[in-house]
Amino acid sequence: MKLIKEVRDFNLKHIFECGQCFRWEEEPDGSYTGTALGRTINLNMEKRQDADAGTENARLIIDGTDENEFEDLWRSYFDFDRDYGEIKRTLSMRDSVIGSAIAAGSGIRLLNQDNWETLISFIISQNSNIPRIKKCIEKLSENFGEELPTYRGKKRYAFPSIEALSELSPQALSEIGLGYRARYITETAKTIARDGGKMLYSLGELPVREAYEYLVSLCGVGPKVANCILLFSMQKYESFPIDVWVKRVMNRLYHIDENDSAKMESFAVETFGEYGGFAQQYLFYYMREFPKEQRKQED
DNA sequence: TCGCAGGTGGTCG
DNA sequence: CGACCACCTGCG
Repeated sequence: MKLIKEVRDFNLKHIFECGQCFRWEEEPDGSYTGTALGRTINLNMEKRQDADAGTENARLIIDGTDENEFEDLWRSYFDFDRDYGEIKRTLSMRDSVIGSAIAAGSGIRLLNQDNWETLISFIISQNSNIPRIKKCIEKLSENFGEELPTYRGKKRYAFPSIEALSELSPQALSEIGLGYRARYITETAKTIARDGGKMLYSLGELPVREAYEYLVSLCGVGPKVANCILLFSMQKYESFPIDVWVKRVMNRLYHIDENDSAKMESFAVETFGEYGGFAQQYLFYYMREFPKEQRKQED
């Protein structure tokens, strides 16, 4: 079953390759297929968008769902109802330098992902690289996740449940290639499983500072991973995850010392405020996507 | 070959 | 409390 939705500020490549998610893959036709929330769907744009069509209205084709499911799950997951034009205008007014980053990733949207999957995925992401992170998460799902209906000729697997991972030994996880993160995952899974995930799934209702303090108390979760979880699954949009790419781009655009994370954090709070997380996504994508020589000089 | 890749925990001073 | 540093593993 296919749905068609009018969208604006919505670009598949920008959304799925700005570093927030790991289970969406580009198909040969430029569409993206992914498994999230226990379902597999495919997204495609009705007409191929040219480079800066992100701000124009366009038609999105969603395959593998229906209206009810769209309302229940995907409307929120893809952040359909937020006005990204307003966000981009506000950020551009607050800062004169971010404009080129916004132009580069004009169709980015912040997905509302599952708390548990986001927690474990970003523990896995630490000190690793995107291809390896994706492989690890797929193997984890194939081995310990529920089997889902075949889609486009491929078996699909849900992300493993809290219970499933909490019962595993670190050795079982090491075999997947998680390395030293295996222990972090089993430890954290046990902690989260103690109340069946109630605490984790109610964190979003707490003030961001309290949710943050809880997250960094988990094994394998530090400031960067905690901010990713808050931003990508708990709608705490003031969160500003600082990773190596953000350090590079902040150094390049704002001339802040690359190892002065504290200064980057305060700069983000003062400059981007409640939209810090959106700014982070535009900046991250800009730095990732464009080789140095193609990037506009900003001095 | 060896350093690096979307950091964190542990250990010093 | 801030500055190191080891750490699994795959890849160029």
